[in-house]
Amino acid sequence: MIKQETIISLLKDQKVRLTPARRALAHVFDSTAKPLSAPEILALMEKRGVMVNKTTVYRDLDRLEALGAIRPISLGGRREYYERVALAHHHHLVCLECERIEDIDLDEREILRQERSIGRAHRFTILRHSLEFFGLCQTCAYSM
Amino acid sequence: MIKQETIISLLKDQKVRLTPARRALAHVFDSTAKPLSAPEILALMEKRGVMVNKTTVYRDLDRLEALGAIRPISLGGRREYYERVALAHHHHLVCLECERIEDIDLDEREILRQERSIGRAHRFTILRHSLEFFGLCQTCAYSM
DNA sequence: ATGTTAATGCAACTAAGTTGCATTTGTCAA
DNA sequence: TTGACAAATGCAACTTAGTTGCATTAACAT
Repeated sequence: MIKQETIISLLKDQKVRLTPARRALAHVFDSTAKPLSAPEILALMEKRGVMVNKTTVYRDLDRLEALGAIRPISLGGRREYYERVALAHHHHLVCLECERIEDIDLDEREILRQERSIGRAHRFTILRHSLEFFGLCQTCAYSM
Repeated sequence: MIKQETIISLLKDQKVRLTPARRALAHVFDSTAKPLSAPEILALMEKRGVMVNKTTVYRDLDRLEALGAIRPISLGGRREYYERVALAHHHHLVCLECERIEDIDLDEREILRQERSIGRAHRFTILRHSLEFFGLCQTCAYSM
């Protein structure tokens, strides 16, 4: 999987039909580094006056995921979040109060070492992991 | 929070009204170490002939969580899972194919060290983290 | 310019969880 | 042991997140 500069350019290269809905979706991901959920994306599009049906958003998210342009991440709660694959794999810090999400970069060597040994011990082919931290951001911590 | 032998005994100690629904819920957690979701608990209770309304299950899960008897864990998907707090904090290995969940025990020192430094750097009060591994169990890996 | 096939919109559906409110029931004090 | 009363429950209706089937529309290779 070649890392493209933008999702739009990846769609072109992969000969995926470039519809208005997909342009809008690609633009949303190309213009933010934040993890986004389908309801958030729908709201964003509506705010910008782009009317796209939610079914289309869900289907195009699946498509972008299949193309390797975005990846799903679980941040607790019932929504699935997605972020651009082009961003290096990293982890998240989630405020339990206001849902603010911050990206964090950490040294994964230790985790990857453990991942390998767990895979061996449990006879699992481990494909990915998720490491997320939950707590209170400064603002919310003060206002409690 | 004192770790009780069973959730039932914790409810007694905390002077929480011991209703049939709570006994049943406590029993479910006291008799398994597996993470359980509300729909799974409902199904289990029904199979055992204990009729409890789903509203009650959700409310009692919140209660048990507030009492520190169980903790929520996110395993991807749209269901929230819970497991007994009395079990030492640990992590999970989830098969993406058959949803089999295995507990794993790993050396957390490195993660906790990073947790502290992230908290400082981002000015977050980190309360907990979740580290889950996803992949294919031996059975599913072979049958693909 | 057009035919083919993929993409879209819509409505209806499912699953998981929540809320308001009337009724029932544990528990404590008398 | 028995009430009183707050707490817990059940029920129905609702919300949120996501899915499915199907008829219509539109991208794009030719």
